[in-house]
Amino acid sequence: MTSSSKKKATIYDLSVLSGSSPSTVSAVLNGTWQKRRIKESTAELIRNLAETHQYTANRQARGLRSSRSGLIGLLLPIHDNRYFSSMAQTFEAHVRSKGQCPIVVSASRDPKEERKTAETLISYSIDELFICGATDPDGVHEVCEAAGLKHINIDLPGTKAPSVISDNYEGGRMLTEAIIRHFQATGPLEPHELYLFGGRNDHASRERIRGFRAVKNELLGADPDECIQPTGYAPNNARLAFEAFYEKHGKLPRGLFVNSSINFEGLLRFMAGHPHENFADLVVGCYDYDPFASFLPFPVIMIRQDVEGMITKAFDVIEEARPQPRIHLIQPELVQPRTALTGPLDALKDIE
Amino acid sequence: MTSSSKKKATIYDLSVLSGSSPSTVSAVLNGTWQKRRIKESTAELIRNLAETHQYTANRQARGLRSSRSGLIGLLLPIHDNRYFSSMAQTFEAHVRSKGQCPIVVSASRDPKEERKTAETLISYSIDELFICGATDPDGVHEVCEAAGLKHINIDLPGTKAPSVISDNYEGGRMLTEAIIRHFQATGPLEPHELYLFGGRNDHASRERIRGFRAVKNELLGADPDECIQPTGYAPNNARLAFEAFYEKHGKLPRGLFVNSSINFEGLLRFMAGHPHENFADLVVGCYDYDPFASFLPFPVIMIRQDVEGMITKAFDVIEEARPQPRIHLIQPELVQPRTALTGPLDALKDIE
DNA sequence: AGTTCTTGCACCATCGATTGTGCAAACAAG
DNA sequence: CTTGTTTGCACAATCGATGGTGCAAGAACT
Repeated sequence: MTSSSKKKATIYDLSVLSGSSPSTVSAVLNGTWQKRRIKESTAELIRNLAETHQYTANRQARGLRSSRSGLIGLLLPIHDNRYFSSMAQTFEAHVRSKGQCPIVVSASRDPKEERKTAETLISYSIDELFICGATDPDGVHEVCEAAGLKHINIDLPGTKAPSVISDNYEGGRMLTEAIIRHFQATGPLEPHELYLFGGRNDHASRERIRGFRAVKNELLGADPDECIQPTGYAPNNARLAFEAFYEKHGKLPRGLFVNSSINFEGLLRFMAGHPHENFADLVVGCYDYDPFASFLPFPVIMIRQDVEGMITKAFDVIEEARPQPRIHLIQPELVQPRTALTGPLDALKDIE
Repeated sequence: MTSSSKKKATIYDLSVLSGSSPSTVSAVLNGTWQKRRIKESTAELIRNLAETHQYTANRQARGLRSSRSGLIGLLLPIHDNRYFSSMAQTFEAHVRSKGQCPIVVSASRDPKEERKTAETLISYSIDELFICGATDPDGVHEVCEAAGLKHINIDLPGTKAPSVISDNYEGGRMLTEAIIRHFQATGPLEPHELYLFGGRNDHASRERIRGFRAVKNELLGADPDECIQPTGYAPNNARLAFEAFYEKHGKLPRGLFVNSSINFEGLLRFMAGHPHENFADLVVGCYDYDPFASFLPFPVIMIRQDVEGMITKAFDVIEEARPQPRIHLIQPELVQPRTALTGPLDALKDIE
């Protein structure tokens, strides 16, 4: 019934109502009115009209004219995982605090999909793009470069744009060492009793594996190749790998380095089909943190990547005038079993 | 060095190159060229030019003219939770398959933030809005209505727009009954030994509580008020409630109905500060599914809401010509302890 | 009173695509 | 050869906001 039942008000509507020109209205409502020497009283009038008519600028029009949209994009491999979802949560908070609009999209770890998604985002004139965990960061870089779009890699590095990533080598070392030390009470571990499952041939996995092997050599004196099982990230592939091992040896290795919480889900699927007791002496290290996983009935040592630190650093770097394509390492954190850490959610107020 | 080093190509650039008018180029590239009786050979020429110059339409311009953007929005309370992140994952897949662009944003369960976020999305001319778990769905409705934007509620219902939600009453009943039955082997449960923690005064919590109380009455013969502890959704508030109970009674109730996985994190935080053995006879029912939680050292019975079903239904309903503001109930699923279900991730291929 | 500033705003082109309309050239019909 | 018809496209307005430029009215100054 009110004016709200009509279509959205534009500066032209307000121009008619206020008796001033559209450009005056525009200037008043986007804050450049002082520069244009608009009278305070005129501004006041227009501001009131805008208020009562619930004016909000059409950002497509603004973006078209100014070739900036106010959108900042985050390209994720997937949503459904605590690591990436906390990335999204943290990213949003940062973008909001800059007064811009976050837009989070996933591309399923598919290089083609990654490029296509970047293209799409670019066609909406996003202002910056954060490329997180991309399978082919340099491919996405080409697309961004061609469009003159500022961008940065997170989690997995590229060679042509700056990257902010976890120190996966150090993290891999920490985690491996923690697993080994955990057995010092019960009984020393043999080299072939500590396996790594999951991950694929990406930078993060390679670095973690490098750390894993180095520490095994240092502490256990050997590092057999067969202890490395990069099964990819799909839970079911990881499950099959565990099944195969179990089939062959009648048990799991006592020590497991699981490359991500997604792979860990593969371990759960395996376990669901086997009696509980088979895993009495199991110790798992997982390169990711999930609060529930931390409380499982066997010791689970986890790595929490410093998402807040990475996002903060990424914003710093992307703001630089001429960001160099170098890699910034962020230290991850070792989390002992049965630890419930706070996360980005704790920053939110809980109403009522 | 190539044309890619310049700015993005427009229909005007292609118009010059091809010797035809911008409108012809536009028609060819957006598929309406048959209707405009453009010669096949002309179309072919333009298509090739577009290809070699990597033309992609500026969607802000297109959106401005056609007042449609190709964007479909999902408004979430938070990202960092398996329920909502699987919602995002599923939503994305659906939107992609319709050839549109998903845009997922969270609003922190804050009614003001919800409305502001909806406003922002509207200013980008999104085509549809899925409002998931909003604290004030009717407030968001007003905003959408004023802009003539199609919208639908998910997870928490509103009174003015169609809603697709879980059957929380039935889910609450199922979960409560499963908890009680779990004690039949060990020893029957007294009414005051089964508590509900978490949630607040929202529709979902109310329905679950209603189911909880009904089943307690039916099976245990009583339903004391003090067994209902709606602590809100913040993990720390839940933790404090558990601490308080423990302080007073020296133990936790044997049976716990936890209203969401976020509240469950509060229980973990509590447990981190207390010895393992205190929870030997504990049975937890959690209204949410998380694969890791399902394998905790005490029996955890979970409810998995049918996210795929809800999203599918929501798309059906929003596509209707005149969607009615009624509520569509989707049945959730009871998940026994130590169960690793597949999720939206399993639909993705794992390259390498 | 005449000149020069300053104030306060209006005008208009522009961003890139869409779409209703108009109109030549080619062709067919009479 | 004249009068329709069809084919194939060009023209121009439009979406809503932005920002450079220009200009009248009033103030300040000589």
